[in-house]
Amino acid sequence: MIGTVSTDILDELEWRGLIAQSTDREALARELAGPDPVTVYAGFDPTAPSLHAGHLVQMLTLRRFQEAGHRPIVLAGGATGLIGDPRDVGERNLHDLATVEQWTGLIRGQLERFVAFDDSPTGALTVNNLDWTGNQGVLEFLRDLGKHFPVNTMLARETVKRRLAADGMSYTEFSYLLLQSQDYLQLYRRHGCRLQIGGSDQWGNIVGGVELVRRAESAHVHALTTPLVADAEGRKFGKSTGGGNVWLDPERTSPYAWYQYFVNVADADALHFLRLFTFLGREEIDAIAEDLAQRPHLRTAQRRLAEELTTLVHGQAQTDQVTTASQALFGRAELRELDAATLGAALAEVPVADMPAGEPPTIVDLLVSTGLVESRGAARRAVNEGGAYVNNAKVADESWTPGAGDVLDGGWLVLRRGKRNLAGVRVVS
RNA sequence: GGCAGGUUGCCCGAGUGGCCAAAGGGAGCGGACUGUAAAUCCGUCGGCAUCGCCUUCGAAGGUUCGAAUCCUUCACCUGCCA
Repeated sequence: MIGTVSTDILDELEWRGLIAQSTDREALARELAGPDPVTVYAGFDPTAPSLHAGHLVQMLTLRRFQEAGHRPIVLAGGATGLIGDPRDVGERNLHDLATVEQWTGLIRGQLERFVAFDDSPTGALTVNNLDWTGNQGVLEFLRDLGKHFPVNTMLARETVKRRLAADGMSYTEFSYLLLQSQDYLQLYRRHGCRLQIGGSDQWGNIVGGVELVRRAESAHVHALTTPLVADAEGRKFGKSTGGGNVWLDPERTSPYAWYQYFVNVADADALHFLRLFTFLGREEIDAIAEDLAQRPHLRTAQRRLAEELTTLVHGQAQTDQVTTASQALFGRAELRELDAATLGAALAEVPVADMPAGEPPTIVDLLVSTGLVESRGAARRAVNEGGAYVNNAKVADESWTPGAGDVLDGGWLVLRRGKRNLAGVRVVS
């Protein structure tokens, strides 16, 4: 089903800003332009029960390769996830086996949504590196694998140097390179994999694999990294309000919240993100850029970005729902003019609390019960700061309670904190 | 196993017996300005409540009128030594 063949996949990636580093670019280009599909892999470690928005870059890059006529392998790091890739902030705490196993299953399910599986030469594969690492003996590991890794090279890696200069690191994490390198070798042997992609922070691990394949098999395979995605202010991409991750799992980040995250992207990031995260072509993105320049207030780029990504991750039906809801809640229309069905559908996308008809709670109670704020103190603060609204009207008195005239069609109150945090309150009798 | 250092609020980080709910910075949040943007400015930033109270500085005990600060034990991290 994924079809159109582009012979200029590297040019395409370059234009999109998806290439940070690569091994011999000319040689790679020749292979990619050859008659046979190139098998390309990217690995994802289960460090949480869900992938987040940042993982999308690699996933979608795999898909771009598939659309260009190559074969993607999606690797779930059931083994590497047990060890932990060294990072600058310090030694990781290990997760127990059962947890990692569970997370591996969860992210594997998510990964399989982004590439096409079929019997064709470009049909995707999924693998779990625990399959070849789980039963590996320590002597085999040390003799067959370890011999290929000069420690002085390993010590020269940037992350290792920084860690050793700071608080040191365990042998466990130091060994991570060997595992990921072995993955590449295994995939080369099993599936003829000749290209590994990853974020630019993975460069060392990837070329470790390239080197291993060269030593063990006398074969030249390739490495390609994508830039780490940050916004215009250098914040790591996918970290949203409160610093939390924006998750693919709809139980963790609702499709509405997902959509809103992208709708709120800064102008300076919107076009960049459209190139990175969507499959829109140059002409279309150019047109959007023109619109952004001429009529920035319409936020066409952000809306398009949010729509594309919501459809990609959650499907068209969800996109329809959340765009309709967003229009109703953020549109210029008076809330009172919305009919009960429209209002109810829109509020279904945001947190909702019930309010007994009898004794009306105060604005503070309502803010707390809908979860718009985390405590009564925060609710008071919001009211006193002028950040609390009912039906788009500011409420400045902590003791304010809703009256019959405040109830909209369908028995709803629309609560808002700040500019864009909405919740519904349903009056129940 | 020995010796030494460390563990502070979302993050970084000051604080070595009362003036500490705990400096400072960042992030976050709210307002103004706008376009559900950026920048800027202002405010805010443990919980509950009317002064005030409660919980918090790795965990548990202890000393003291009073402890993030002192003592003991434990856990984890790190360095050096074996």
